[in-house]
Parts: sequence; C-alpha cells; structure tokens
Amino acid sequence: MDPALPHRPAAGHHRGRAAGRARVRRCAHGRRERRRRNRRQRGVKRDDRDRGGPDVSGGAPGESRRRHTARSGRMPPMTAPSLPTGMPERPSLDGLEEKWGQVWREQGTYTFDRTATRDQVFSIDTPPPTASGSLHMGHVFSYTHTDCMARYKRMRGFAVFYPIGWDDNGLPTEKRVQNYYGVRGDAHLPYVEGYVPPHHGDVSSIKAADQQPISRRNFIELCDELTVKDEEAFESLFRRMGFSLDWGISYRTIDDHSRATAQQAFLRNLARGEAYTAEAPGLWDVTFQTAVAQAELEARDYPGHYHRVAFHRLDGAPVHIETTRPELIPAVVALIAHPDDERYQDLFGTTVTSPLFGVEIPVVAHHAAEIDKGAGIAMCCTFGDLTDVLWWRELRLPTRSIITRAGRLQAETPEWLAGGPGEQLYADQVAGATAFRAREAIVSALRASGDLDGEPTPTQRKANFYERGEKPLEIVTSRQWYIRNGGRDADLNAALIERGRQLDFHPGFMRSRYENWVAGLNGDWLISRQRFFGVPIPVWYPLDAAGEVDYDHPIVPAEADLPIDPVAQAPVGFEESQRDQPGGFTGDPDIMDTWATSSLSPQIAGGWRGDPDLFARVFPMDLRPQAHDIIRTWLFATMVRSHYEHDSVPWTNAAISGWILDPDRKKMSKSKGNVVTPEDIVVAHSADAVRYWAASGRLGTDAAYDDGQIKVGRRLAIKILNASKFALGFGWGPVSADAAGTAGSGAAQAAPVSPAELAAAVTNPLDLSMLAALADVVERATAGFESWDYTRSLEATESFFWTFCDDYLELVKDRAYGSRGEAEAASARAALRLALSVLLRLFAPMLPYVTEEVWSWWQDGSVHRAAWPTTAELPSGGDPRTLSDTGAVLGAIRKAKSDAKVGMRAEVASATVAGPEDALARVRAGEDDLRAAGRVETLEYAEGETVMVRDAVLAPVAS
RNA sequence: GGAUGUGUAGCUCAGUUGGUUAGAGCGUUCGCUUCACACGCGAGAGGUCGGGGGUUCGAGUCCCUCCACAUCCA
Repeated sequence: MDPALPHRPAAGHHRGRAAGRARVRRCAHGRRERRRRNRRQRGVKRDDRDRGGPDVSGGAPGESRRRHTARSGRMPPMTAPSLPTGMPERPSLDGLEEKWGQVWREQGTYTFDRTATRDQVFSIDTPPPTASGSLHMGHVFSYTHTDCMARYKRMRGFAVFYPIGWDDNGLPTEKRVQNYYGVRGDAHLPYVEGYVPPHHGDVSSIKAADQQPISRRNFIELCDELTVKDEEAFESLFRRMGFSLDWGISYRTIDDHSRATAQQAFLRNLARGEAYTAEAPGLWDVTFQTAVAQAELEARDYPGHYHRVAFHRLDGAPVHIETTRPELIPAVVALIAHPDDERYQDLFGTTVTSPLFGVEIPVVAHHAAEIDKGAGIAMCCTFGDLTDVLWWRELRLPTRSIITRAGRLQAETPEWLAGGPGEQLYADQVAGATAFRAREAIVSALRASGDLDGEPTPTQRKANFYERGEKPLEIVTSRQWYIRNGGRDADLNAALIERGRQLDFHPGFMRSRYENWVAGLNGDWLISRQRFFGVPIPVWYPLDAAGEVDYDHPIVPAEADLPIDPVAQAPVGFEESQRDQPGGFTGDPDIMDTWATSSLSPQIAGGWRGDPDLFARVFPMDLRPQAHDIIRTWLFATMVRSHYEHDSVPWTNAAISGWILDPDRKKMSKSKGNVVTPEDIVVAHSADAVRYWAASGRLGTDAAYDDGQIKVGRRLAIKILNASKFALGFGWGPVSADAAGTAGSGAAQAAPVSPAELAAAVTNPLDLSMLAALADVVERATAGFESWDYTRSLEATESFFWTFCDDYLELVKDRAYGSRGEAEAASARAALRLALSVLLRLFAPMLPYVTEEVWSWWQDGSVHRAAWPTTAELPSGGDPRTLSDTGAVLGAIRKAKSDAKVGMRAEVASATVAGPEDALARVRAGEDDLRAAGRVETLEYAEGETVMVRDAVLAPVAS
C-alpha cells in the first residue's frame, strides 16, 4: 500500500457506491426539506448550515473544496503533489470547523455505502439523545469515543453505518411540549386539522387549568415541531465537534416509523406469548399517575418514624412489631418472622388480631424477614413495599388493598373491617384521607387504645421512588402489560445472562453490571404507562353483551396498518360507533414505556420494518456505545427484544463510557450549578482540543472535566499545523530549485512524486531510524484501536510526535535546507513527508479538523477516507536507537547550555560523547546532524557505560 | 449488606505477562528574541506507588487483610 496515499477500497467495495448513496440521500433530502419548510413556516432564521458557513480558508476560497469535489469517494491518483498549495503563512485553528464541516457535508464524506455487504460494514447503534434535554459535556465525551472508533474503522476500509436518532418519546418531552404550547394531552379527544396551540414558548409557566386539552395525534405533531428546534442545537454541536455521523440516516423515537416498529415488535411478542396482560400489584407513581417498572426505580433515603405497635394473641398477650407505616394496619394480612427466629417459634401457625380493627391474621415464617431489624417480626400489608408483594405471592396471602391510585386510602370501608371494632374509626377518620392524615388518625387511636408502645422514633429508611418523581411509590393492583424478561423464569434468566456473554463489553468488567441486574430481577418488565404521550399499545378488547371487557382476547391490527392509535381508530370489522358499546370494542388507553421503543433502536435505524435489504447489511450491529448507568435499562431491554425477535445479540460490542465529573469529582448537574456548556468550550478551544480531552478518557472510566487537558489538546493541534508547515516547506525535488530556501514559499517543484519514490530517497541512517521508530508507533496505535483503547493509540502517536518535533526536526533541518548536498537533503525531505503522511492519519480519528487541514495542503481527497497506515509503507532497515541515542546526546548538549544559562544558539567549541561502542557508532552515524543542531565545532568519543556528554566547552562569545 | 471499580508527584493520569535508579502532561522554578511555532523552545525541582502482612533472589505489579472513595444493587 502506498504510504502517502488515501485509501484504496477493497475490491468491489466501492462498486455501485454512487447508486447506493443516491438511495440513502433521497431520504436525507426529504428530511432536510421538511425541516427547512418547518423553519420557514415558523419564520425561524436559517442558520449558517444552509447557506454555507463563512469561508475562512484564506487567500484561495473554495480552492481545496473544489479539489475534494473532484476526488471524493474515488481512488486518488498514484501521486503525491509536491506543491503545498493553500498552505497559509500563519496556520491557525480558527475557522477550521466551519470550513471542513461544510466540505464534509457537501462531499458526503461520512455517507454510508449501503451496497457494502455485512462483512464490509461497521454498524453503530448510536444512543439517541433526548433533544428536549440539555447538552452537556457527557455527550461530547462519549460521542467522541464512538467517533474515534468510527473514524478508525472507516480508515480501515469499512463502510460505517453511523445513524443519528433523537429520543423524543416520554415524559421529558411530554412536559416540555405541555409547557411550551400550553396544552395537555387527552387521548379521547378527536384530531383537529390545522390546530393552533395557545402559546409558543412565550409564557414561563402555565397552570394546569389553563392548558388546552388536545388529541394524541395533535400532541405528537406539536412534539415534531418543537423537537426540530431542539435538535438544531444538538446537531449544531455534534457537527461542530466533527462527529462523523451520517446525517442522512436519522430517526426520532416518536416518529411514524419508530411507532410502527415498536408496535410491530410488541405484536410479535404478543403472538409468541412473550407479552401478556395481568392484573397484579405494581409500582405506582401518585404524582405522574402511572405504573412504573423496576428499571425506573431509585432507592432514596426517606425520613420516617418507627412505631412500636401491639398485636394481640387470642389470650390477649401483646406481640409487638415496628412499622413506619401504621396507616396500613387496616390492610394487614399476616405477621411474618424469620423461620430461625427463636423468639417467635411458638407463634408460627397461630393467629393474632390487629390493633384497633381486630382482624384475625396468621403468624407465618419467611426467610425474607430480618431478625435484627426492628422487633424481628413484621406486619405484611397489601401493599406497603416490594417485600409485602413477595410475601403475598409466595405465602399466598389474601389481598386487602386500601391505597388508591390517587395515593389516598379508599373511601368506602373495606369489607373485612365491616362489623369490626374499627369500622367507625375507618369511616370517620381514614376513608379518603391522604396517607399522611390517615397515619395521624391511626397513631392517635393507637395511643388512645394503649397499643402504641412508647413514642415513635425517627428513622432514615430507604424508599422506592420513580426516578423522576418526588413522592415514594405506592403499590397498587391494576391491569398492565408485561414483557417476560427473566424476572419470573429461571430458564429465560439464564438465557439472557448467556446472551450477555456473547457481547463483548469494553471494558470487560462492565458485564458484571449486566449480570447482577439480570440475576436480581424480581418480576417481568411492566411496559404499560398510564400516560398519553408515547407509542400506544396497539390493541383493542372486545366487549361482551354486558359491556364487560374481555382482556383475554385482544383484537390486534395488521402489521401493514401500523402505526395505529386504538383510542382514535376502530379495529377492522368494527365501526367507530361500536366503541365502548356492549358487543363492541374498547381501545387500550395506555402507551408503552419509552424503553419499549428505544430498546428497538437497532431495528428502527437498521430498517427492520420495511427495508430488509438494509437490515441484513447492518444487523446485528457492531457497536453499542452508552454510559454505564443505563446498562440495566437501555442495554438490557435491547438484549431482550433482540433475543426474542432475532434469537441473537443486537450487537457484538458494547463500549461503555464513564461520566463527566466536575474538577471536584462531583457529578455535574444543573442543580449544583457546576455545569459547563459544551458550545462555549468548543468555540473557545476548538473541536480538536475538546476531542483530545475526551479521547484521553478511557472507556469505563469517569473523567473530570479538565480545562488544562483541553489546552494541551489545543497546543497539540497548533503544533501539528506548524510542524507540518515546516516539514512540507522544504519542498521536494532539486535543492537548487528553491535555493532561496524560504520555507513555505511554494517554489516551483514541478514533478509530482510517488510515495515509492519518496521511500527510495531515504538513505540517511537517522532518517531511516526515525521511520523505524514510527513503524513501531503504527503498530502500537493500531493495536490500541483493535483493543478498543483509542487512548493508548493517541498516547503512542502523541509522544512520538513530540520527539519528532523536538529532536528529529531540529536535527535534520540544516540538512533538509540543503547544507550537505542534494541526496542528503532529499533523504530528509522524503522522510519528513513519509512521516507526516503517517502521523496525520494516525491522528485523524481524534483530531479530524487539523489533520484534514494539513492533508489538504498536499494531498487529494479526505484524510478521513484515506487508508489507515501500515508498517509496510515505511522503508525498513532503520535502527530506532540511532535517533534515540543521537537525541540523548543533543539533550545533554542542551542541558550544558541551559546550565550555563545561554541560548540554544550558543556555539560549543568541543564536547566528548561517552558511551558503549555500539551506541557511539550510532551517534557517529548522526554526527553531522548533531553538530549542526547543537552548533558543536568538534565532537570526540570515549568509552563509557551509558550515553552521556562530557567536557562540553562553550565557545567564547564574541562581544 | 452484596457486586464492580478506583487509590502512583501539588493536579490529571500512564505503568502490558513481577526485573536495573517508578514515567508523562499540567502547574511550579530557572533560563532562552531559536531563521515552523512565545498559543513557543530548553533545563530543573518534586513520589516510603492508601496502610499492614505474605510469596519471591526481586513486588507499583501476585496473594491475604484492613482503610478510603465512587457507582450499581439490596
């Protein structure tokens, strides 16, 4: 493979690319058009993206761009132009994002080649950000990690499938749409054509009473409109960061295609018996009025009081329990202690009566009772917490629910209390009360009856919260849809853990997050949500002659008819007039959990529904990038869906990024006020600089936001510009042609030169040594990427590059200017060009802008479509130690000058190099360059153990 | 309480299967108008590798134990 040359695609790889692009672009086009229309309609000013950014390419506007137009996507010519056209006098990072962003967009540099077969494709299941959410450094961090891999794979010749999705499904978007437009969803309302909402983000808060109720379809339309705006901020940042997404492949989790895909997958789950409906106790959020799933739980500390309460044996003797929820005493169904607890052995199998209400309940043993907690014996109510559910299920206890969906105690007196001593108490003080008021009433009654032992003592307990909620979850019994996920089936559980082992986690230890979660599941995946914004559960139920709902025989739509809304549409074979009529039907009013849709992102992006040809080329995907906190949700749910639908893993690799912490190692969050805005950072330091910082963070490791590291990246990028300008400025060809020796003058050197010719010209041992060291870097950088360790790759390249600048460039510059004749200059110049070509390609995945800029000075095509470098490109026969030994001597001479507090230009009259014989031979080989760079008059040699410089004598300074 | 990870220079981090005197960058100190770069260049100072114990000729690295921090799950 030719060293300095862009990538030659594998045989057959680029065949038909144009056709393939046309197909993909078509959909891109439609999308962009739609957006443009939207913007115009709302009078939003179009941004620079559509007009073309400001041209900052300097003196020759459009010059490099035209070259790209001509070459893009094709094989480059077998020559490397010697003339650094368009190389600016003073290279700068400013404007590179606009300039190259524009070129990449126009050239379709990152467009997926959908003619590529599966083995030529590298497909990425991009995490769809919530467009209505805020941008933060975590996005930048993790997307950069993915982009580095995407760019590497592209350079390795893969057709990279790198879509972008937006997660616009779920509560955050629902709330944002509500507040922005002043509307509220009501699934039962009809669709209104041409609906105009009362507000457009012009009021800060709207009372619920002032919100206009609208249909689900109207609501989704407003979401479409609003999220397009939100996406613009993301797209602008992502483009500026240089993420090589194919913007032509895009989806939103609420769009028609996503809804249809989610419904189709659900219907297939249903047909195979993997989805089912059941009336069962479940977690319920009182605030949001919806059921929630185990994966959405968050245990938080919650203050409460332990109440020591007496139950009574039949002989009247008290049995004390401790509870934080005395208001649930009316719902008690058993007292439970650990089977090994000696204190309660005689009680097991007997019954006791509850205080105040006198309900007779059994005392039973169960291992989940904690001996050392409270009194060791607990009351089981239906339902106070998940342990109650466990006991209720395993011990087959009766159901005595009293908490309603509103979070209040039920208004009518429960039948099991009727006729008992507490009937009046319940009716007067508990019925319809909030949990808080009911507790007060019961506690004062207990106090009066003498059943409260001592005063309540404060405690800090863990309570389950919905992750977005502010009140502890209640447990209520309701009819819900579930998808089996191994929470109640050991075989399925084992199968899903086995699936996890077919997925390579990077880093590998992240698999234990997955396995811990799967092994700890305690129920199936509850997917119904009693919200209205989302993907409707696509079923209807028949009503019998009495108007009763038959849940066991749901009516399903045909896949071809999806997406549907069962609340707005009638099933085939029914008239709308039969809705909710005896003998008619009713639509399921619920929507699916947002994970029930986003768990299908590979299917949505890959065209599972409607584009089997594409799907076969990209699935299972190669990479799922995401953060570690959502292994239990997104990653796991996606595994479940793919396991069922395709009997396969959804991807073969999961790259898990860490979190971004602030410099004090606290998690960045808005409430802490320690959030930095990515746009500002990128504009201030350049995209390459920010990417450098992100790429310095390894997979799986949380990283501190570090201004310093970004500045280092910026310095590196600038150094690449300057060093490249210098290296290329020597030109190539006869020394006499640029006798003036002006770097960067672009003096005429007519004949283009092939990389092979360059390699052949490298004869000087120091040049060969540098290239041998570079070959080692190529190997290490490649190994880094192959092991998903782009950081190692970057480090190897970076450290070589600094040595290249500090030692090699200094050593050879005199010779490259022509001080020692034609052949010696040619060797240096050729080596510089070979090295630069390789270095730019090694840096390209991390620093796409600066590498592309320099590449454009002397190469055709995009560096991002060039081939990843190989050692075969570089001449062999060099000894890396020649450069390192010579560099060590140069360093020693510098130290002598530094110690003498003189400048590096100071002359050294004489110096002696000591060292082992073989090292001295290597230093001799570079002596001419060494003497020139160190300004050493005479150099002598002496035997020694290590390479060092003795007796450096500075020449007297002429005054 | 369980799982996983982390603990190395003032700060951010490398340190591959155990092998000379533990590395880098930032910061700091000193010096340098150096013909690519002062957004630069050169040089220096700075560490009992979280504590303790063990294996070994040899431990930052392997084993045991304890401590601290983080995340996930109870």
